[in-house]
Amino acid sequence: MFSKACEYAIKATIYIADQSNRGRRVGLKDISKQIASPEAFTAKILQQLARNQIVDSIKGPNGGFAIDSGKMSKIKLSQVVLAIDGDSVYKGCGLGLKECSAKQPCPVHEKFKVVRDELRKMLESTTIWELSLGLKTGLTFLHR
Amino acid sequence: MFSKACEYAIKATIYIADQSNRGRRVGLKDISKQIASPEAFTAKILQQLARNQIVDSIKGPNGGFAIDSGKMSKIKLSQVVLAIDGDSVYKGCGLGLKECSAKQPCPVHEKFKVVRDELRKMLESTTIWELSLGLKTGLTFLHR
DNA sequence: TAAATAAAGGACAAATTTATCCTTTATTAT
DNA sequence: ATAATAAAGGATAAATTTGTCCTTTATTTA
Repeated sequence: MFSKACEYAIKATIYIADQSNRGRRVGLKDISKQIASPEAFTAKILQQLARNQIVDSIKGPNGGFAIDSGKMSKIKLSQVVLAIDGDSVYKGCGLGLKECSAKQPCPVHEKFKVVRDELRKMLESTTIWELSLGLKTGLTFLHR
Repeated sequence: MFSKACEYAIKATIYIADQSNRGRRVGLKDISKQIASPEAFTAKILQQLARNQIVDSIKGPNGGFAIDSGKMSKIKLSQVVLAIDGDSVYKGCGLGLKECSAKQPCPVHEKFKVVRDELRKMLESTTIWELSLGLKTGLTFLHR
């Protein structure tokens, strides 16, 4: 469904959000350990997230990554996916056709539309903030 | 969502089904032309589909690929996806966790479950036969 | 039986994704 | 100012996916 890079991006964003909620800024090492991802690769992904203003990055001693508390309830899961994988997974044709529409549909168009719209609705309505709540309460997990 | 190989596999299967319905056996060249896919790569994919008994392959003059008319209404789209990409896209965790369950859920578990179950239901209930109908009536298309 | 046809399969190549390493830049604290 | 810290970024490598080429095998027809 999503690329590995995108999976890491989602996990990292949620983890940073949770830590920001607890008033903690988190470093790359901590993040990649918590989400069980390769450090240098995760760094690249965090750079993309920072460029897309999904996370804030702070250089130097006591630096790290953070997400503004007010902002995290506005950031949608779709924005993270868009930044890393693009929007084709939740907007494109299921068979990869460039020109696929109700007028000129692929064979799975109607059936797939239902699923894709459900996915899109979920991604565009779910916030990073709500996904971080489970980590706070210990009800959700980022690895295994 | 699906790999390119899987997209080609789905298109090829539907095309072969349609042609089988018209009483025609189709060759690799014809298939890859119709679904706009690289010929040799498509050959590999067709081999996988044949090994998984999704299509029949016949060697020699007047050979090609076919799907038994009785069988194509029993073959589900999920079987094609399973043969090429495996079942993780419609059964696995959205964040790629190996151990993700209601008991130990990832942060997107509940939200993603709705989408994944919808996808699974669609793939497991949709037959190759019904997907081939649109080609016959000219209402659906395999390229562009 | 021989020639022609078409898929199967092996070996290889290109492209993309995933991953690593090392240097540079920005920031903080001493 | 200097040293220490941590992210940014460039170069490169490994792994996987996608794609190509050529030989082998099975089958049909002449």
